[in-house]
This record gives sequence, structure tokens and C-alpha cells, in this order.
Amino acid sequence: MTTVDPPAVGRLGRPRSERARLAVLEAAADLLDEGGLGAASIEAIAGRAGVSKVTIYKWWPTRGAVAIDAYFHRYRQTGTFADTGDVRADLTAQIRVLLRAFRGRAGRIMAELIGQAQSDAVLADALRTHWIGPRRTATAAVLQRAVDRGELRPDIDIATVMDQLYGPVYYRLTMGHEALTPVLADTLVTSLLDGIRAR
Amino acid sequence: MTTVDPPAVGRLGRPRSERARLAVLEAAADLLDEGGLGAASIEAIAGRAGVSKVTIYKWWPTRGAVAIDAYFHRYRQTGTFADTGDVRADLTAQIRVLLRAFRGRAGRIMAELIGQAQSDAVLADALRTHWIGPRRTATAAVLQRAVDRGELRPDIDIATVMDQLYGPVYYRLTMGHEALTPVLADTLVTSLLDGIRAR
DNA sequence: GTATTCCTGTACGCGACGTCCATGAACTAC
DNA sequence: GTAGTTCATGGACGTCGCGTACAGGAATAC
Repeated sequence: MTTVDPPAVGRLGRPRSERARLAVLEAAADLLDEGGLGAASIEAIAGRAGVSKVTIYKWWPTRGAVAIDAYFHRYRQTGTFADTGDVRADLTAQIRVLLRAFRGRAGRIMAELIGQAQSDAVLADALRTHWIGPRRTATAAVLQRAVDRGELRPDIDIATVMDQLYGPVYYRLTMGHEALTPVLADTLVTSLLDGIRAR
Repeated sequence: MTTVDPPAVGRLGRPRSERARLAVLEAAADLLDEGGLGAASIEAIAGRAGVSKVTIYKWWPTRGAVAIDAYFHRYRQTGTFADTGDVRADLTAQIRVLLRAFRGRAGRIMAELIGQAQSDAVLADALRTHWIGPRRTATAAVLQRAVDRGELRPDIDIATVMDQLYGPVYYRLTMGHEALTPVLADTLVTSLLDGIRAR
């Protein structure tokens, strides 16, 4: 997956080097793994990839753009979005997938990408479009169908509900005040479905 | 408020210049306001404050440390944490205070501080200790007392509940996928208290 | 072949970093 | 007072990454 590259089919002149593109993504992913976003400078990527800086600047506007492409290149989402018709199970499964993805290095890198996005509009947009967006679309579908079946209250604000499921995960990821334990998925879903008020 | 400075009372030698300390905080806050965290470089702060770089490095370990002190110096929290005994009202009020604080420049700066904290352990710790911590303590007290009164289920995980109230706010602040509207406070509290399942 | 587009190597100016040094200022202890 | 200690200043330094420029060669379409 790539977030910024043009199609470039049937164009005139020398075509883009696929070798250079892959070398950049591999080098950037390696550097992200080893030293985080701070180590993935354009100079370092160019050096390790055996590619000129100019080539990178030609295809990616900012350091963050390269980083997120490299992240997707390496940590491509393999799992599908669960949608079986069982709201509780589907939501829990989706959150569990996210928690699993954020374990280890990938989580640290995602946190740094989010951090960098606070001062890199291109990266922020790429994150919303290519990372957050698809997940929210899938979750919104699950919620909407549950509303249609009458399992969920018809007056809920789906966007806010999703924020109360995913928000805590990103909150913990970026603030680090609590751990990202697997059981968190169940707790989040249960609290929100049933409410926390005593019966 | 300051996060890193030692007390320095009855110490030997020339005392720390209060004039320099304030000049640094004011200059840093101005720069944060005008150009965000990116504009608040150590060099720029030193230049505007009329202070030597060495003086800054003597008292603050990183750029983030200066920034958060400057943030607290300027955007000191005036509002108290509501605790009237009415869970719904208290939680809503607390979130509303946070939403209000994040409107305008202060929110953008906080987002950038959180972003910087992803690669600045000192800043991350200061955020947890001096910003997140006090708010969570206050909210935890409200929740615990409601549990003791029997209004909330005794088996809730207070930390996770707080994450489902505050997390969405920070999630929206940093990802920018939805707006920080004032009504969000009510929606968050209502959904979590009552649950979203149809009755 | 020609035009076009891409890749490479080198180099440059810029800004910020973090540190060093020598000097002077301000305070405490004696 | 004097000595000892700590702080602040200005200038300078080497390093790093940024983003850009230029000239040359490579790969494609027509």
C-alpha cells in the first residue's frame, strides 16, 4: 500500500524505479524498527537504501509520508474486520486485533507516527485516510446493523460510540498511563454495552 | 507551576535568577502561541528571552520540558474539579472543563506536547505526573464514591472507565477525525452510565 | 534518433542541537 | 573584608538533518 504515489502508467520518459521504491520502504522500515521515527531521517533512509535523497523527495513530501508508507509496507493488516452479526463478539474482536497490532514495536512506531502527525499535516491526513478510516468504516457498519436489528438504542451517536471503544486504546498507547492488556477489549465493550450504573 | 526545578533554598553561591526563569517561560509561551511547538526551539526561546542557551540547558533537560512548564505557566488550570456527589453532573462538568481547555490554541499546543512526548521521555513523564495524574485522581474519587453509594456497579474497573471518558477527548484532539464539541461531554457520560444496548 | 522523465553524486546554505570556555556577577561562610 | 561557591553571559564550535541545486547518465515513448 502506498499513500502518495501517482499511478504513472503510459507516461513518457524513464519509468519510476521499482527497485528504488522498495529499497526506500525496506530501509525506512528497518530504521523504524531499530531506532524509531527519530532514526528514520531522510538522510539515513537514503544512505541505507543506496538511493539519492533527491529520489526520495521526488516521491514523498515529508519524512512522515515515507514513514507511514514503510509502516504499511511492513505491518500490513492481514486480519479482516470481523462482522458476524454478533455485536459484542464483533466489537471485541476488532479491538483485540488493534491491541494485538499495537503490541511490541508496531505500537511504539504507531505512537510516534501519531506524535509526528501533530506537526505534519500530510502524515495526519494519511493516518486518518488509510489507518483510522477503514477501521471506523468497518465498526460503523457493525454498529449500524445492530441498531437496525434493534439490539442497540436507535439514538446513539455512532461516531462517539466508536471513540469510546477505540479512543481508550490510543489514549493508553500515547500517554502510557496504563498497559494495553488483551482483556481491555472485553472490559471496554461490556462497560459500554451494559453501562456502569448499578441495577 | 514547574516540573523539574529544584527548591534551592539556603544554597550556597549565587541564587537562580528569577528574572531569567520568568523570561524563559514567557518567551516560550509566546512562541508556542505564535508558531506552536516547532517554533519554540531552544535557540529561539533564548533569543527572545534575552537569555543564554546555557542557562536554559542548566535548568531544563529538553525542549519539551521547557514547553510544558511554559504551558502550565500560561494556561494554569483555574477551574476546580467538580465533586458534588452527583456522578453524572460531576463527570460531565469535568469533561466539559477539559473540552473547554482544549478549544483554540491551548488544545493545539497540548496535542503537540503529546506528540513530542512520543519521543521525549521527560516530557511524557511530566505530562502523566502534572497533567493527566491530577485529573485522574479527581475523577477516580468521584467514581469511587459513587460505587460506595451503590450508584455504580461495584465490579467496574475505574481506570478503564476513566479511559472511556477522557480517552475519546484526547483521541479526537490528536487524530482530528471529529470535532471537540461541548455536547460531547454529555454524550460520553450518558452512553457509559446507561449503556448503549436497547432496553 | 529525439524528447522526456527518472536516478545519481556532490555540494551548498540554513537552522538547531548540545557543549565548551573564559569572564563576570551574586550570594554564603568564615 | 576574603574566600569559596554557584549562576549567567557571550561567543564559538562540531554535528546533524533539512531542502535545494546542478550536471551527468539511464531508461522509456514516439
